[in-house]
Amino acid sequence: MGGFDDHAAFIGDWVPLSPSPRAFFSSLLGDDVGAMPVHMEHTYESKCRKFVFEPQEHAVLCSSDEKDGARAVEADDQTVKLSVLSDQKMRSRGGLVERMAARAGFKAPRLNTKGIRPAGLSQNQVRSPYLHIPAGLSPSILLDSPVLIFNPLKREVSGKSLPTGYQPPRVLAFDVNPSSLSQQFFPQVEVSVHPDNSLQPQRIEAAQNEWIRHETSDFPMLCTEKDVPASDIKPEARTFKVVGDSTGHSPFLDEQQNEDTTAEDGYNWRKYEHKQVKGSECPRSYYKCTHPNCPVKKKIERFHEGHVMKIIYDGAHNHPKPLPNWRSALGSSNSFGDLQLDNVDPSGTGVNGELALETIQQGPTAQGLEWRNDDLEGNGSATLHANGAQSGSADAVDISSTFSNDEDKYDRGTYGSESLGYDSGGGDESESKRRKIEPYATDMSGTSKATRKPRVVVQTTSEVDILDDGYRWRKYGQKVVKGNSNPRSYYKCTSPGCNVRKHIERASHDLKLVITTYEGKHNHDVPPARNSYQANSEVSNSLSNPITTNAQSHAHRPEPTQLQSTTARYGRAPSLSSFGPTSGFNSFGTNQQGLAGLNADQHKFPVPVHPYRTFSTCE
DNA sequence: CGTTTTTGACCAGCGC
DNA sequence: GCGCTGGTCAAAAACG
Repeated sequence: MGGFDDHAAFIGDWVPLSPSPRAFFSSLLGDDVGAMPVHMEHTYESKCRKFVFEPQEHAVLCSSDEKDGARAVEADDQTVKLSVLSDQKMRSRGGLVERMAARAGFKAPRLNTKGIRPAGLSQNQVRSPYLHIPAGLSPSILLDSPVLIFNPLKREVSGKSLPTGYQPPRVLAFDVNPSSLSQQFFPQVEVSVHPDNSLQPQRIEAAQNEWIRHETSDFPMLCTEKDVPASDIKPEARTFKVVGDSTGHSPFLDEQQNEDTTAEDGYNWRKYEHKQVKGSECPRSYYKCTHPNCPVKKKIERFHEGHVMKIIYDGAHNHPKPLPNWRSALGSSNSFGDLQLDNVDPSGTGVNGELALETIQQGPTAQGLEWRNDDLEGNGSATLHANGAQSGSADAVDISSTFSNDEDKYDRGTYGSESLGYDSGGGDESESKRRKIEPYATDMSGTSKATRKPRVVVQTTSEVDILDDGYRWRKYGQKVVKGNSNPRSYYKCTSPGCNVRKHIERASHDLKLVITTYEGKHNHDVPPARNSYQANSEVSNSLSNPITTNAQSHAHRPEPTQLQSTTARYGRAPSLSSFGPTSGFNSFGTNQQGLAGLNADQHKFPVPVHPYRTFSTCE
């Protein structure tokens, strides 16, 4: 692929000296850097293809491939991937370990970082002070989006050291070469965890079940109301249950295995959503009746093997059943509409005892059933998709780098799961999504051509997700994206009129790796911290002099206890957005201005003199 | 009680 | 035409 993996820019120890992404990139790049002759130096195996994240402090900025140097590199088309790698000993209720344990269903071992020497203290470990900028690439593009950079040198907080084992984040900017990742380092691994009773797909065989017909509705209902007290049953959401033998096999339900359940009730359905809902082992599919103007929807929860666990109908059809051959498609006379409920064994027991199916109808008239295997709920069984051959691979992550304006490359790099080839190649999904935002992306960029929002991807290794960039964010969504069992959280900048968004997720291949993707450019300054006058003043200071405030930021920093208490303030997994507005400091000990990011007005700084910064040219 | 988060649901684009 | 998917909405819940 026309990747940019031939060049790497190593931002050595000077990185820690730059406390803010803004200052970082400003000092690093300036706006004229792109026009500067730049030097490329092949340091890591001559390529950026392989990075081994050793305890040493390495900062890597991988840029475009000189082979593509002739290609016009435009800021708006560039995808800049920054990876801030750090090991943090941040305690949080929403810490990684807890979530790993929760997700995997077992107690995950804590990461032992004792052996990881805190970086930023030894400048002897500077691998390379050189920044590699490919020909044709204007580093100023990096300023088009907010960037999180952390200051590993900020290890002292008001004279106190950060928690033992704290490792300052290392900065890495890269664009993943998916092929190398998938082939070499991130083979997909799927681990099924069955802590106690193995959660085996429950097959329900109607013939072995004793179906109980409930006469409270105009449609057949399979019911006991064991788990659904009558008081909870609303007319529009009646719940019924079938008790049966979990070891049995229901032709009716097994039919769901073919993934074609949409016509079993005689209607035509269009699947418009598929997601994993909380509290259910089974993914839920959403269907709409394809009949024009028919409002009926239904939800089907299936085991991964395809067995239906629950079906929920919502609404009433305003049309007759469209096709007569739906029965044949089903292969039996059963349908949700006129299912014959015979031979129910109310005392049916299975591996896990009673298997119950529940039927729920939502809406004025019920034409469907909801099935639920109650026994499976809370079973504790979990499936962990561990996309990575090695767990805890942060110390030996081998990543190739590219720098591209190719969306596809971006996505592959950003959405590691896809990029790493974990999944069936669903292709570049996010590209289509991004097209949607092009209109306002264009607006933001101020360019005439249709361009998408500039994106910056920041990666950190951390047990917590907290990366304060100084801006205030409101979480507006969370969802599990393909290939990554870790949910992605979506945030918007809360500043009025600011359309900057970001999303945060943990890498599937390394649960310590937090991936933050920024979209857009702030049209405002960093908001003052609500509860930090210091941060407030620092922000103003930083705006006037980003360089001198570096020193200030060292002087004004929360103590570890402050950081922890701030973390603890959030009773759940803290988010990136959580710290900025509240504490005025990020979890890494940098102040707000330090992570204020890049806004629209502050990406043109004179290139500051930095003792460690040099540019060299790659051949 | 205002703000933020959670989370189920919906939307829209693309590929098959 | 439909399924898949990332992104988004919005009501409810949680939080301070």
